[in-house]
Amino acid sequence: MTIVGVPAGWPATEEEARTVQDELRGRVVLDEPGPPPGTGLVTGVDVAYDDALDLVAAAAVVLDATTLDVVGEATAVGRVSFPYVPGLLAFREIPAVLAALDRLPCPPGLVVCDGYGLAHPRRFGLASHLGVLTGLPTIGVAKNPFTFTYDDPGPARGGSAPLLAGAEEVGRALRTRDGVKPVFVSVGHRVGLAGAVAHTLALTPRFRLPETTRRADALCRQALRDAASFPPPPGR
DNA sequence: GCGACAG
DNA sequence: ATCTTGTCGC
Repeated sequence: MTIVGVPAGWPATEEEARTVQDELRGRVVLDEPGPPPGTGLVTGVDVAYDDALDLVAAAAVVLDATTLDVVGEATAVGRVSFPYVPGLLAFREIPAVLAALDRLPCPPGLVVCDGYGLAHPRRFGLASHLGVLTGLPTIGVAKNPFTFTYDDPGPARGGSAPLLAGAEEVGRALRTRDGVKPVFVSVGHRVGLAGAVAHTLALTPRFRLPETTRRADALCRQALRDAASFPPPPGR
């Protein structure tokens, strides 16, 4: 089993990381509607950690957007590349995610991230960062409102309300199931907010979280368990 | 200055 | 994210 390394030149400090975000932010494409929901391929990516072993495991699971059947998947295990710092999550997750995406047997199509895109202190969250680095259309679907505010959406599935940074709408609080806590959707790269919301609804026929995220979450946890119990543990 | 803060 | 038992419900 291979342990992927941290990319050369990867930021080592918070200051460097913020500078990278400020430099890449301008490359986000916001004028494309994105692929039509319910067609083609949709890929979920997620990451799991074992801080004690300094391990990170990423998974990418490709679904047929129409049937939500799994049509391809891949994982990658690596060393933790950055500490968790609110606003700098991408530097912790992206190296392993890129490795997993590289190992996919088919093109990913739209990529759904567990976190934020434009809804970010510098408008460059994980989903936007991954989109700029890969050129793929991406969206972010987060479980928490982070530092943003919102009015409670209507109680039925499909209900939504603006996710606000002050007066600026950076995403949408979206109810994906009747009566359950909303998820927080934001644009990543090459997809509009309306498209991001439509994709999220198409991916939640049964559960609060997108099927993509659920599949990727289960797979990266499994990959982490496998890695943690593998004979040649982490060397130095 | 202090607390909050995607995963 | 992760640490964790039982428990209520489909």
